[in-house]
Amino acid sequence: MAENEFKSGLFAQFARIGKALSSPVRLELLDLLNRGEQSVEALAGETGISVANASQHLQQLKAARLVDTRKEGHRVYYSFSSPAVLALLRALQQVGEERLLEVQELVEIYINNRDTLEPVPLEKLRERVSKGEVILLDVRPEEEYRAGHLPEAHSIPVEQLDERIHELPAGKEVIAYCRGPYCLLSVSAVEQLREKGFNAVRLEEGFPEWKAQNLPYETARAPFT
Amino acid sequence: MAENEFKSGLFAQFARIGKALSSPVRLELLDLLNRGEQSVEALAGETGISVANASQHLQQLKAARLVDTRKEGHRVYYSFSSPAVLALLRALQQVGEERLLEVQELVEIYINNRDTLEPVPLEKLRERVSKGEVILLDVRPEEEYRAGHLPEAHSIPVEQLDERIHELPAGKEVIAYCRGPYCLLSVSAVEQLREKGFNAVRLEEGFPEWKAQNLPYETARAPFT
DNA sequence: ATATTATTCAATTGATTTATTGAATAATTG
DNA sequence: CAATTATTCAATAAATCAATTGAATAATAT
Repeated sequence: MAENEFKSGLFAQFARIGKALSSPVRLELLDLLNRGEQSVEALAGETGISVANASQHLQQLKAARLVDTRKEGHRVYYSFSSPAVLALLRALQQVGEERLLEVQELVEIYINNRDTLEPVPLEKLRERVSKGEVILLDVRPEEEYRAGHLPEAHSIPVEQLDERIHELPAGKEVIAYCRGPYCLLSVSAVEQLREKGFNAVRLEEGFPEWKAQNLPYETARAPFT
Repeated sequence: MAENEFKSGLFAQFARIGKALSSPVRLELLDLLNRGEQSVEALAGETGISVANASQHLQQLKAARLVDTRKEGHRVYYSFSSPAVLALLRALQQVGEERLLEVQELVEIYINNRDTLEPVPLEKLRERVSKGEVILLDVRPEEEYRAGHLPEAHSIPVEQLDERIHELPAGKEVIAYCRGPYCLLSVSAVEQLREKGFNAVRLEEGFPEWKAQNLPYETARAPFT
């Protein structure tokens, strides 16, 4: 029967992608690629696994066509092959968050949802920011801010927040964001801000989400170039 | 570092779901569940694997919380645990279709895209149907039609199409649908209809897609109950 | 109670997968 | 050309996974 051949062929192919998503290490690598393309060494460093091991996992992701490579000098840069990959990861996280108790517990413990901004249409947020009602604060490392950030966002990397907190106009509401729902940088930032008396909330969406929705964003040139 | 614990915990959880999606057999089982809840035996029969094997795979899907069970008599019925699972499967297929050459080839060979209706907003389709511009034809088995079908759709299961083709008003455009983009019932129906001189196209979306979008649908009682 | 039926469990076998190690490759620099 | 660097490849051992078989369970019917 033709239908069976077709279906079993399809399922075999889709299972390739499923298999790529079946390892925690590979999911972590994909998560890191959210920040943009990265070299094998950098990815290995950030995940704490050996370079050889990272290389092999990345090759599996490539075999499933979830990532692409670009060679420059003697460095290989990996990146998402398509926005659809991001959508797939998001769907995976969606199911996990909805169905896996363990995920809900982790989120409860580490993110403590009270501090999170209720899902707000991102366009609406932009309006409030441009009216000056709130300060939008990007707490990722400056390098990532420079590569792209939400319109009118200010940059204070979370490690510098303590010393630079005076730069923020006192009394104004602050909305902090970083790399998305599972990034803890903004959680820590909100904590620090509240300690200092600021009215601060965390934006669940991060820059990757913003970009994925094709909303306009700003970039800043690196200083002195 | 707290962030690492959190992240590695999350990835381990998400990987559970990825693992569930890493087997062709399990993907086929999930695909069958698109038609509604089914017993272990029925699923084993349709996939052609042993009952014990099906049971084990289904239990893995359940462990990943992708499906739920309901016990009735001495039969266990499995079904999707949430619409988010359908969305996840669709995201997986989306990436596969976009990125895997092998999938594109299979679709090309078996579905032959020329016959497919260009993606049309489903609401718009409904308008054309209710104006009587086209006949909407459900070619799934009658049982599935009865459980739910697109508004104003007529039912002629594909196996009966040859003998019942005279029921269709000659000269009118026919849009055939079944269970979705990878279901071949409507492909075969369109082929038969064209042979008989009908202007027929295939709707890529099927009833599961329609339902997933929360569009209204009709049900028919079984005859004589 | 006994028999029947649908499902699950347990044990086995063979095949895959993972992380590690050390060597091989390929691009760059001195 | 030799040395350096980033990545990949190959071989290994431990862990995990898939399908099969036959027995165990649990719900129903006789």
